[in-house]
Amino acid sequence: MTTLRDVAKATGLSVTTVSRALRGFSDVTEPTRRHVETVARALNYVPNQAARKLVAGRSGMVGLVLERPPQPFEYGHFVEFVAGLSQAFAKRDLDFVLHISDGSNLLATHQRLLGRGALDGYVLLFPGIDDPRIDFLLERAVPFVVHGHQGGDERYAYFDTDNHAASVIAVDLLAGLGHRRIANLAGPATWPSVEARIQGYRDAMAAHGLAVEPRSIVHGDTSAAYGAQAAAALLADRAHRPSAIICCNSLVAAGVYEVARGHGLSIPGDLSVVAHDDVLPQVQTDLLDPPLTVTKLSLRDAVDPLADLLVRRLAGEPIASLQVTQAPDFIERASAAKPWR
Amino acid sequence: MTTLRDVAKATGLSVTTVSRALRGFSDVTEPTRRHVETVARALNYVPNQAARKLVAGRSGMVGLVLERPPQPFEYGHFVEFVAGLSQAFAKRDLDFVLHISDGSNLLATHQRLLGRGALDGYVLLFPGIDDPRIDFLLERAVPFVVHGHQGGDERYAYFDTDNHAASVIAVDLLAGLGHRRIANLAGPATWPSVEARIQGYRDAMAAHGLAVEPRSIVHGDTSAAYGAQAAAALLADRAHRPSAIICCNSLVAAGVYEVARGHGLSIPGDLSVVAHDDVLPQVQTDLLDPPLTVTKLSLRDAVDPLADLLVRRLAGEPIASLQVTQAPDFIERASAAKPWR
DNA sequence: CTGAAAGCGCTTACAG
DNA sequence: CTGAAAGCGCTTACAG
Repeated sequence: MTTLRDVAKATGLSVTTVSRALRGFSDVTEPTRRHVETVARALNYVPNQAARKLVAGRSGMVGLVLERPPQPFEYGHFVEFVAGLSQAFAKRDLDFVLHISDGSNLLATHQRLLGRGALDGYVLLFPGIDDPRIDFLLERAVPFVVHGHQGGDERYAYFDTDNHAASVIAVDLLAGLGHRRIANLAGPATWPSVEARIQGYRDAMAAHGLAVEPRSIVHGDTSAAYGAQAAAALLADRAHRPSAIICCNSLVAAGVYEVARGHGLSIPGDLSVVAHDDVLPQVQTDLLDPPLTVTKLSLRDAVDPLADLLVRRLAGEPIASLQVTQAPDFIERASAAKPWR
Repeated sequence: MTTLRDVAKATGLSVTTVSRALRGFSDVTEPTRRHVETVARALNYVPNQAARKLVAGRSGMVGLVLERPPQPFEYGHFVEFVAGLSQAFAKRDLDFVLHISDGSNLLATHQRLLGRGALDGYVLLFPGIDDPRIDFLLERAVPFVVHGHQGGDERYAYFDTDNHAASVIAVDLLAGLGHRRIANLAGPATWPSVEARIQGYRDAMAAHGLAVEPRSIVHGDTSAAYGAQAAAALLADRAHRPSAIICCNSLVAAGVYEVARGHGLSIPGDLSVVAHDDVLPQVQTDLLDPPLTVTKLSLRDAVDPLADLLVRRLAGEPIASLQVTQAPDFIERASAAKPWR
């Protein structure tokens, strides 16, 4: 391995000067700089990260810590996110460390990774409400950026989708079509995104003068099974049967489709369905019959902004300038229509 | 951040002794060791990787470099592999760096990553025939382990499936059922695994006294489209129509299924199909009708051996003891039967 | 504009 | 059984 000393020897300059020439400091003569650069290249010199890290406190590596391996239905999202981040950081000359925990002790994992001083910063995914990881990282003053964020918490850099707006879009569409009983299969109550969406749902319903009955909001996980179960319960109660259902993702919607079919209900004739987030691969979403109307948060689109935000955070930019909220996409397909009556 | 010096001060011992106590060297008194350990823990001491790396030449990080982002049909494999490796290495106290190139200059990427001295070793995936990366890594004496390997090349550590045996299993089954014309949609000609499988196919065909016509071996990529195209060509030629087709993976088999259906051929009545590698997610393989008979190389099962081999390589074990070939699984389902006539 | 020197946190011969 | 010292490869005040 070529070291700075080798380059110094080869150029007849000191290590100090070589280092500064290579880093492009202005106090080095232009011809000197060029000469050093040529020699360094010829010698195949690459700065040793460990040494640089030791003295400068930067390793050039950033990490993503996941609590557990992805489930099959999340594969698409996982790949887009992980592959996207790896490429986005590589483009910015940072190496990407992926750490998938077995879920046993997430904080200890972070602590070990951090203490080691190996990583310069983190991307956080799926923050929970009052997520302890966030407090931990803030406490240690470790740079990080969060995908998503908790409403009102402006202590960190984040890239988020406007979940409130996503719900408003869905309700506006359905209410505009004439639906009055609009149920909401909202997903996990512990997710800040779900919290924000429910608020948006309530606000939009109120704006249309529609009541939100307690039974209309059903929490659960993000699976098709949950969608099916919740739909079965909602549709069984004929007196209060909703004419439209908003689902927290397309997988949940698939569950709703199945149960609706089982009840002999046609979509969108008897029941309108709108979902957030395409968690199903494109192919499978297209297979849903009729094609599903969705508000969409594209993970792929989040990858570059996240890398960008983290890089800027590492460069010392103030947090207030590193908080981005993106409007959701809206893809109208064929699963929502006017109610029969 | 707590350093060795802090622990030394707190214990009243020297940095040297603390270091050796923590590393469990035998020349430190047991009570001393225990005391040091207690204090270190209390102080939340974690060794600084950069410093350790600088002096010891080890970073505690290993990497996987992929040439390009995965295609949707590979998502399942990608996730199992990447998540599996991350966990397998974490278990062995190594951090896992994932680098996904944009395919522009793979060797340069390796070179940069290596020169930086950031990674201790590599996992190589999908080696090509006479893969330049392998020569590059061998030249630099960088530890690495390959998933798969080129027959006859015993210069490196690898974990491989017995591809020759996989073909023999498939041919034995089909020939045993009475098939005489067995085609082989072998996949990419540039893959060592394909090379080995074709050899196995030829050997097994010969053993059963069956001729291998040139048209019987069709190369291509690994997609359903290739399966469909190749099957269409094979089935169109009625005079030489094969009664059985071996596919390089389940996706290719899906293409064959589709074309067979189009030709009004029933599987396995009119055409038997056997595939290697389940590249489709379980769910989708099960959806194939009839269920597909496969020889299977489980990526998930490769992850732990690969991590293990790399760790042992890093520890200096000789290469000859780090070459593992695993017998393929064989899952007989319902896509192969006696030919009609 | 250039160089000598200190130091980042650790490990490892080498003395005692 | 324990400690003083050198050194891994770099960066960065500090002098000239």
